[in-house]
Amino acid sequence: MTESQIIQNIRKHTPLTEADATTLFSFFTHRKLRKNEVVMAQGANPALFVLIKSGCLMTYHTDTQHQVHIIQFGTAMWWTGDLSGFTQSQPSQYTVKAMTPADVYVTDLPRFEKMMRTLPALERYFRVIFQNALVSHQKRIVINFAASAQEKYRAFQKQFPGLELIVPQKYIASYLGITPEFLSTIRHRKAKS
Amino acid sequence: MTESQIIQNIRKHTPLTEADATTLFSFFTHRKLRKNEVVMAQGANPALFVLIKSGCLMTYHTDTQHQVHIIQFGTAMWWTGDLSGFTQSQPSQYTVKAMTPADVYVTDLPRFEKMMRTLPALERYFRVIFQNALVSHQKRIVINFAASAQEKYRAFQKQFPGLELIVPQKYIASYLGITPEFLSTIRHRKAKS
DNA sequence: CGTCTATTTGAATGTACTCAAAAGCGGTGG
DNA sequence: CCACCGCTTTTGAGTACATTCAAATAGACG
Repeated sequence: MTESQIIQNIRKHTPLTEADATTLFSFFTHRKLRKNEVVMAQGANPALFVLIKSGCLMTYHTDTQHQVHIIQFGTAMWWTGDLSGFTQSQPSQYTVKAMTPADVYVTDLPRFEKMMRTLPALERYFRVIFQNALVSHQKRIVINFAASAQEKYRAFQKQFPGLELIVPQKYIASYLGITPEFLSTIRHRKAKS
Repeated sequence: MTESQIIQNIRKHTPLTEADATTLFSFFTHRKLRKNEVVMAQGANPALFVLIKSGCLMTYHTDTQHQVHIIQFGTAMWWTGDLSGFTQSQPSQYTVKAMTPADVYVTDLPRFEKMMRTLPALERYFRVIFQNALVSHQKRIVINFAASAQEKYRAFQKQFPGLELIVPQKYIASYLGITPEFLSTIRHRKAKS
């Protein structure tokens, strides 16, 4: 994804002049990531906000018992990070790591706020982005209640086609909230039916 | 909560003139609800967006097997409804019902969009509202993975103190994603320890 | 080729569910 | 004020889905 494609995406939701478009990237740091490289580690202060230009990243939390919980997978044009820590200028609760080689844009709260004051048209863009994210999170909550592990796995395959080939299964298991062992038996069952 | 208190709340996030403040309410319909009265039924077309002025409401989805899943409880100054249906002008997937006598403000997408064009300062307000909602939904997803039913129940009590006294336990069970029977046994265990 | 990590497989266990029935509670009418 | 009705909550027995632990196998990468 190129910078101009990113701008096109933003323009779907809010108007942006050519000047705005170039200004926008000045509020971000561009980083190239190797596979398994970490953009932001848990505990990093302050928490960052990340726009994925290309590649596949995952965001996860490690709890006090060293268990990993995958919050989300993200690909091009997704925003990720620890929104809670970011907005409150607190350390990140989550780690963001590249699953494949990736390009990202990174910012912190002072720069983000300056961007919002400079380009108020972005308020609308982020309003819509967060609104859509909220909808998908609500759906994820409902499906986690209603569905069996088997159904959750199928829903995952449908939502992220091809991601299985990139991401180790133990992480998919974590995203679905089940153990890797049980995901393995489910997949075996699936092959039979 | 009075209209002027609502405006004060919105002003915490974005500036609003006196004129704006009076205009704002013209985009909503005010409704008084009795206990158990439904603001918006599942299937209602189009889906509505609801601001709670006072009282306690719940939003839930009924699946094809007549199972009820509580999406959220809300009190004064909370926004609720079916955001997905609302933004896509589709029928509501959720029902919104008053648990106590309540006052609400209701709007539909055409009026909401007109409001956003008339009062663009609200883009920022909703950006922040959705951002905060997103954070709490993320936390709910993580806790549902990590925690046992017992821990989820404790977290619920902490997040909504006193709500247990208002809401029948079977709905709390549904919100937590467990059966009412199991919630009952958990509460019994809790009394012992 | 060897090492390290991921996946598979299986047995034993546990958490939470289903079904059923009894007890509690709140409202309503006699 | 009491008695009844419907709904909610409790209790218990049996069951199922998913977990834990352990060990074997397969894959990835230097």
